[in-house]
Amino acid sequence: MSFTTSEENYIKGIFHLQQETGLVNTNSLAAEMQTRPASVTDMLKKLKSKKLLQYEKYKGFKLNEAGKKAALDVIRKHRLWEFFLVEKLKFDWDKVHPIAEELEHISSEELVQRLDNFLGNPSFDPHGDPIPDKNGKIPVIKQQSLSEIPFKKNVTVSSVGNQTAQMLDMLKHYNIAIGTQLTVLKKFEFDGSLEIKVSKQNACIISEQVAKNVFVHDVQ
Amino acid sequence: MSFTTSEENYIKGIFHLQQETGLVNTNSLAAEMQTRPASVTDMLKKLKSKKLLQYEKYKGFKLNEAGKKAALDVIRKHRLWEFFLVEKLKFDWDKVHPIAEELEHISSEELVQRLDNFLGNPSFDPHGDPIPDKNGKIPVIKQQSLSEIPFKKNVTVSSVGNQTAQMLDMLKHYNIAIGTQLTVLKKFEFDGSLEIKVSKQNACIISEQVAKNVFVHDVQ
DNA sequence: TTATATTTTTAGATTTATCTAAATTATATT
DNA sequence: AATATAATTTAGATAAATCTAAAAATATAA
Ligand SMILES: [Mn+2]
Ligand SMILES: [Mn+2]
Ligand SMILES: [Mn+2]
Ligand SMILES: [Mn+2]
Repeated sequence: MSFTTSEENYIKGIFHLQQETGLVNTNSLAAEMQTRPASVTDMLKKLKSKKLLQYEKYKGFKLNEAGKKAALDVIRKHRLWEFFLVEKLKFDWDKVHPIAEELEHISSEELVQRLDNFLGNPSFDPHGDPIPDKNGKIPVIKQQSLSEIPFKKNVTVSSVGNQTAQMLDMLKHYNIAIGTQLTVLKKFEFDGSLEIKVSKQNACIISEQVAKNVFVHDVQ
Repeated sequence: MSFTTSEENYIKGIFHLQQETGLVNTNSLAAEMQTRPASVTDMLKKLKSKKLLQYEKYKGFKLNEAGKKAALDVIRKHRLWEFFLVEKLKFDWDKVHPIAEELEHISSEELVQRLDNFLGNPSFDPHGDPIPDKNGKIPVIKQQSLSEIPFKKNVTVSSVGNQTAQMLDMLKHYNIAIGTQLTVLKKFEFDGSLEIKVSKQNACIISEQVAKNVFVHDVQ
């Protein structure tokens, strides 16, 4: 089965929302897709007729197994292309998302497989998100939010929750990227902000909001 | 100015036809694009309104300077991606065209520039066709059809006229690729076929039709 | 529990790209 | 030059993806 660019974007949007809420509803998908609820309803009919969705009018919807597999295919392509853009073309990691948003719709399966091999079959994209394999299997990693880490413990940044350009731009200023090692020194109870030390730089302070969106794992 | 995928494909089609005939007419473009003359007329109106064409009803049409620049941009992207697919992903050169036909429409200008640098700013694609630079400048190379080469002269294959999968598949069987060195031994007057010797292989015979579509230049 | 607000769907319009069939214009042949 | 043929355009239809406005269903609050 093959899908249009629009179908693929919707499938991916539903997948992301149902990760969090189980059932997805029309308005939240409309917000996610930056479109109108009426357009969502149109697309839901289409995806249901292609047997990718469980959907009852007014009751919400979610992808079935075929739909989830379709979503994981697109996510795999998106993250592989992001990896290519950062590792091979030396893009900054906060610039690649919109380009991967286009590249993920290139249809050749052989292209994806060869790209995967060319890149050395990476497990995580430049934002630390896992890259599904060709069967849709996702690697897992134990990680915690930076806001939950004990003081003085050495940890490695593994991914970022909020991936807006604004957030990524901010992290660049702190010199924080995937793989960066750091330690939490102190928590300010006043606003929940953290004093942290990033590798060889001077200690600095990040807001609670940033801390909650930075995920880390133990240093190997 | 940005263009839809369909607009870009038409622009490229017109460019290729006007290289040969100067003025292009509706039916030949319809044949080239595998569509209907009526669809061509619709698109001509659109491209004219975007000021890419000189077009008088019933009198034929051709791209103006803006149109030619737009065409060269797409051709540049197409050929850079083909180079990437063959050189980096190790695709056979007769498999890359349809994939590049999609990749050429990815819009990021920075992507193209970085890809160009990553590939080492190549001048020719895997079929021997020149890759325009970002200003639309095309490298030139003196080349002749294999059917015009004197006997026993050592030459290097520089490009292929007919780039259908059928032709490229045939050349693969003869072990002929861009960069292959060969010599013409004899011409059979009966059907115009040529006996040639490809590097260290046994001599073999190619039809006149193949010979006319293989272009070569002097060995450096 | 009834009234009000929110969510979702339907109905119908718009835009883009395409098509077929018919009309128009240009070219070739007698 | 008149007629036949070929090329091109127009008119109108279809399909996909979107939209707005209104109707219908559901959820919430007085
Ligand atoms: Mn996308
Ligand atoms: Mn990512
Ligand atoms: Mn194309
Ligand atoms: Mn080529």
